[in-house]
Amino acid sequence: MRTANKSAGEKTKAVIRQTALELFRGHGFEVTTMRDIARAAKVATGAAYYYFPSKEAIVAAYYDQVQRLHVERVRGELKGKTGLRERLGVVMHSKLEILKDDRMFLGALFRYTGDPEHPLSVFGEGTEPQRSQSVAIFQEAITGTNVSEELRQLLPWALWLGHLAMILVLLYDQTEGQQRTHKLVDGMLDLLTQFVELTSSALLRPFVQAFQTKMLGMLREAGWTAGI
Amino acid sequence: MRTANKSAGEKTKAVIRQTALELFRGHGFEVTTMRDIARAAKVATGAAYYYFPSKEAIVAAYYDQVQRLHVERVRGELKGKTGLRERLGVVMHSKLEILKDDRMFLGALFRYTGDPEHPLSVFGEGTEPQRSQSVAIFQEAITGTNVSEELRQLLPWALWLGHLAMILVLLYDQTEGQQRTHKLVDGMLDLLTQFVELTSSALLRPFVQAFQTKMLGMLREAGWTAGI
DNA sequence: TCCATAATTTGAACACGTTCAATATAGAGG
DNA sequence: CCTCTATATTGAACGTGTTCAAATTATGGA
Repeated sequence: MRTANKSAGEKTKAVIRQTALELFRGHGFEVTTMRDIARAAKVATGAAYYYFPSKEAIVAAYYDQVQRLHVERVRGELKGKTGLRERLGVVMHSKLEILKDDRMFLGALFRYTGDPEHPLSVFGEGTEPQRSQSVAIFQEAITGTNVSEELRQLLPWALWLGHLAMILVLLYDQTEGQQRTHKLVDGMLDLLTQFVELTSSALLRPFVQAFQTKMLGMLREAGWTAGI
Repeated sequence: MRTANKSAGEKTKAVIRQTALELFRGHGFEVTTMRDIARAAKVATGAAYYYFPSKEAIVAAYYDQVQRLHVERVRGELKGKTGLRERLGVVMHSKLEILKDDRMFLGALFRYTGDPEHPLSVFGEGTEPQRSQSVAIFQEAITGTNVSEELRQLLPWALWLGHLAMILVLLYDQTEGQQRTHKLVDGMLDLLTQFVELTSSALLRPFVQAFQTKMLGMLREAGWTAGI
């Protein structure tokens, strides 16, 4: 056996999470009550709260799993690909692929965006580990590509932000197979790649580099320390 | 009298809103209950719901007022100012000034960001009027300035988005007087202005313009119709 | 094997946002 | 002044997320 036997608790936790996700997927996040989840998982109402601090925390746990899956897939798909455009495409589209059937409850991730103190705020301290991990994926995606030093510091964070925006767009995208989001991502990545290439153009390098330097300086002055 | 006598209902509504905002400001949005508000406003619990569909709706009503105030102030302060940088600075900083004491409950505006169907979602149909009005402010701010046709279509929406981001930054900004947010805004506007000026530079115009055109085409293809 | 302790499970109870049927009040028309 | 109707107000009741003290079950050491 690779992994030790799951303790009773771990099994229950998994059952609750899976049951909840099925209900969320089937009927939506709001309409699914904790009592529904407990009933379907054949446990008491309080049991869910023994394993998850809140209803949204179940979605957060799901998202942790998404992140792990994403890292794994990206690691595989990135092998052999060297172009920046191609590599970023892999990261973004694979994420969309992973999330595509879960739009009915994904919005719960953004519920505490406006509440800095909340442990589940996308930008809060409580989610720092997930954020770092996500940023690291983008860092990995741009290693080995032709990117200036300034951009190398800025890009991963910017890409993480952009990828958050992408998820938001995905949520609002009603088109078949969410092609709109995919197209938008491709378009944006095309533009980004062109911009990055300008850094190598002898003619434009001074302008672009000045830009990047100013941006970096400004962000640092504003208290940006490659963290938080 | 400029305005007609308020009907009883309008008076009650105003009392409830004001009382609620005072409590929100004093103790925070979450900890203030609808029962607290009703008690403090000397009405029954249900009364608040006769005038406001939800607790968050009170904040939404407050934000409508903010918007009106913002338009008014900007109209005044913009007179005589002709430079793009200066005009955008007015719009952004005056907004921050208006919001500065209300960070304790402003986050409620973002609660439904991830829920496209919700009437109070920042990006949803239910808030389209407010959004248009806000975009219009930026449109007004860039009229009469040296901006290319492409940018003239794109900028107001981009600025509205940026201004949303600014409010989010404001929420997370713990620095004295929220100087961090103000500095960041200034830095961003500096960069933006420089970028816009590149459009007029004979050397770079082709590059920049190609960029803008691609961006516009992409957004249109993605279903962007200068609305929603 | 037995006990002590920790981990797990239970379901009632709580607080809050929200709804609603019932009641009161105001204002217009006669 | 008196209705009649629309507006306004009430507070109990509902459903939901969450908490908690109590009960049950597992676990590891003597």
